[in-house]
Amino acid sequence: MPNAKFHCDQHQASVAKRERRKEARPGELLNAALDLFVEKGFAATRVEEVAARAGVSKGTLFLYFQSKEELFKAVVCENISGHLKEWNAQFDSFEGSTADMLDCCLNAWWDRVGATRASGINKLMVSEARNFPELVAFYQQEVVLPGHALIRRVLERGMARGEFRVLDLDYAVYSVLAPMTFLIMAQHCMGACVPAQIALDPKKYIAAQLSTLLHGWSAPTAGAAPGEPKAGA
Amino acid sequence: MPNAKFHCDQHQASVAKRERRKEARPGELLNAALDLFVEKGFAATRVEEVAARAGVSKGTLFLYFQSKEELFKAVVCENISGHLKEWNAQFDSFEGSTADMLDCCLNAWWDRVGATRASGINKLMVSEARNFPELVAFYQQEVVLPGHALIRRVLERGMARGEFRVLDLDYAVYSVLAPMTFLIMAQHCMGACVPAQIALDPKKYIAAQLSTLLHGWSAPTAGAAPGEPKAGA
Amino acid sequence: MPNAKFHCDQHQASVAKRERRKEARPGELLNAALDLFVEKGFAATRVEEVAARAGVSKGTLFLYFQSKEELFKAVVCENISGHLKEWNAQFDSFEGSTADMLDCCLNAWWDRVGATRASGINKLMVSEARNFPELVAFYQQEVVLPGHALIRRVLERGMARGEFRVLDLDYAVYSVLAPMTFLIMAQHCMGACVPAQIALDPKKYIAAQLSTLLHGWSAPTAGAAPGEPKAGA
Amino acid sequence: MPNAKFHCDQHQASVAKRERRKEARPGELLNAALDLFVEKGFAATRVEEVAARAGVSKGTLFLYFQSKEELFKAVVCENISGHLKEWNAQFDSFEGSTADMLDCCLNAWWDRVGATRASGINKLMVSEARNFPELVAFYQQEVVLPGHALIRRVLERGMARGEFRVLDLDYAVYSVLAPMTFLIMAQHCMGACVPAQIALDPKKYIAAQLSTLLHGWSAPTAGAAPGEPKAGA
DNA sequence: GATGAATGAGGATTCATTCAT
DNA sequence: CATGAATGAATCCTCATTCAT
Repeated sequence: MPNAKFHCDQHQASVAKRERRKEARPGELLNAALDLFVEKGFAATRVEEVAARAGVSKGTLFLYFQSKEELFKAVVCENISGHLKEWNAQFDSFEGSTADMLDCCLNAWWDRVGATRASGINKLMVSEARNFPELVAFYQQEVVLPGHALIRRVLERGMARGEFRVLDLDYAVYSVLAPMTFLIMAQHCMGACVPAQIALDPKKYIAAQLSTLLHGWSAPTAGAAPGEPKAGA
Repeated sequence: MPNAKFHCDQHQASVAKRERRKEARPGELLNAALDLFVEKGFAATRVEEVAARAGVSKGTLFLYFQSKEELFKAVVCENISGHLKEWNAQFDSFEGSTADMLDCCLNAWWDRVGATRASGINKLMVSEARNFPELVAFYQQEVVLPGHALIRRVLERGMARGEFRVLDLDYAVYSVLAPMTFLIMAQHCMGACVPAQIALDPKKYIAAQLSTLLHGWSAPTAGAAPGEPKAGA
Repeated sequence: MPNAKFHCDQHQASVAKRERRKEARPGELLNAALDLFVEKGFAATRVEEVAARAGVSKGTLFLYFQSKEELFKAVVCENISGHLKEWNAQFDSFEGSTADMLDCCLNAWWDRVGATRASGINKLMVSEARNFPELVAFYQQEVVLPGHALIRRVLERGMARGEFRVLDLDYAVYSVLAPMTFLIMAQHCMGACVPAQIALDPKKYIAAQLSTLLHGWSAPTAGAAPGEPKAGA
Repeated sequence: MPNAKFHCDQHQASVAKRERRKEARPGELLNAALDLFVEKGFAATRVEEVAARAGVSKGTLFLYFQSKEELFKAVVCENISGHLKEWNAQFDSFEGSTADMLDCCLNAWWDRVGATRASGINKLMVSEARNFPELVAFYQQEVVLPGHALIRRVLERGMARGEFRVLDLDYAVYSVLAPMTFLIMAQHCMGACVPAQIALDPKKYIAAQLSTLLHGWSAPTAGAAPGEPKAGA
């Protein structure tokens, strides 16, 4: 819940309308901005359009964000998932097979990040990388590196438990990241893509990629094929 | 008539015309434009900068391209690889294992597309998808679908020859595409990314991904692990 | 009706009303506005800044003043000195030399106008003359012309008493006004001027100018030089 | 001739029209800007208005000046008179009385600076002092200090030759500066001032002030009154 | 009254595009 | 052909003013 604070003020029903709106403004603007920046890119998005989509006037936007660029930075910062720590913690007590672990991991990621508007940040980091290098560095620190570490940890567990063969982790992590990144990119081109692309069912796609990876990583002595992750549990 | 003209340009382009253009202004402008569009995006790129990088004046650019948008379309059209047909032809007479085939395929693609400036088009199609839907459709027709078909053909060969287990091809093609796309995206963020990312050696990355995929796809009855592709030759 | 309302405000302002205002918001706002208008000019001053300096909110300012322009007019009207009548009355009963009279006059003016924030109005009338012609006309009526008349009266007394030589009063009044105006302008540039300027000691400056003028105006038959004004008393 | 370079391109008749205009643009813009800045102040002047008065479009202005502020600085720098050095040189060989010298000095100043549009810079330095402190410092260095030095030099000559009594030069220079500054300020309020003010004839005003000063400064032993400056030659 | 959130007209600045030379 | 000066529509941002609370 990256922007949790913007969702929970529905409950404070006793607050005056104007007040409640004021509280909600930044969140509404950030949501509108995220959608538009992802859709059209930073430069091609007009602040007036962002304001309009948030249901306010141009001037109001500048009441909450000093400039278009600050808005952009806020959009990125606000939508960066804090799930990594949470997931790291959950994995400490995970008891099942590492295949299951990976399955859980990817599906949870999809449900809470990939399938949400927050996934647009990923596209944004690719599109605007050269225009906002310091934001990319920030994203790298906050999301990419922790993400790498988490995946690495899972793979190490698999190797330690003899479930996976010996892998070059520096490259193996990309075997997980690449399909997920690709999925997000594909999703965010939907509005512009041919029907054929729509056929890409995220859950089935994830399952398929996972299956291939687990096959590919299974320890050679593991007799039978690793099969579907759930089956191995 | 979104992509009508693109087909014409592509197919009618006689060799003579191409030769003339290559050594003249338009080529330099297209190269400069490609670099800048990839680096900064369409909206954030100024035509004056393109002209300057090509060593001509702003006015000259409009002598060759009706508008910034036409320039963008030309950039995409001119940099779309025509390798697919060529490769399709080569594969008709390929004699080695399918693992080798895939290895050849990916490395050839990297050398002739991925490692060249033309790979930027891929990033461009992701970044600008929503702003130029008809261009994406064109790219889909000209590059993505043929690419899918080519990969599919390779995988089908592997299955037909008993080298690969039975795969759901609709998803298996993405197992090849995703890592390659990811690699391109990563390369194009270099200018803005942390040193850690620089460690990504393309050739090793490709080999690693391929190894995992081949392991993952190897026919279950294939006794031993499929091993490195080269070993199968 | 450029200055109709200004006269009313000025003359109808009962003491009671003034007292009430002084201790209330409007007075603080007028003070803050005067300072800022003098410092930055009308256009470059933001009403929000005025309100903030007066310790109230932006909205409150508009409770007391219909618009920024009305605020400006009020600032000018409220800070126009009513000393002229007072001084005119005092001079009816003045007994000393005219040199003393002028000395008194200039020093009193400096103490009660020149050295106070009200002197900023003078700068304002110069800076904003072309933007607020009707205000300048009002100022002309209320301050400049009475000021001219007062000085003229003093000079005429000097001539009548044989203390001064025959002067062209139309120009002689400026010999008094110019140095005083210059002093005010210099003071109001202090915040931006070089240290050298700071050396300008107002009292000494006034004495020096006065000395030169009295020398220059002394009746030719007056034997000795007129000397310092105090000495002549 | 502060903006000499902008007046002399009329002679290069052989140059193409576009070229000539290009050369003339900055000068036309600077002239228009000077007029408007003096009239309305920096903040209240719209760049579009400056451009319109110079007969060009908004965009053209930004072809020659990076920003409104740069335009302002250029206006000030271009209109700062370089007469001081010239006059300093002339005075080395001046043979007449110091009274004549001062008379020459002030009238020359009026003809070449005071009566020209360049005099507006003086008003500008007063009005905008607090908004452009660094420009004021520059003006101080380039104009005020050299001006002080020049006047000082004249007064010292008068004292050395026994024409003037012993003066406190630190304050005496202001006796010259103040009336001239006042004259400029008065002239620049004309557009907004009452008819009475118009009666101020610059040449007569200068003569009158000069007369008073010379009387005031004449050496006490000089028997008769110093008389009109011309008479002393 | 007092507040400050909201507005939107206005102004500085940019940049694709035109066109005279 | 090539140029680059000129244009003005488009866009970011400011700020005087309003008004619901």
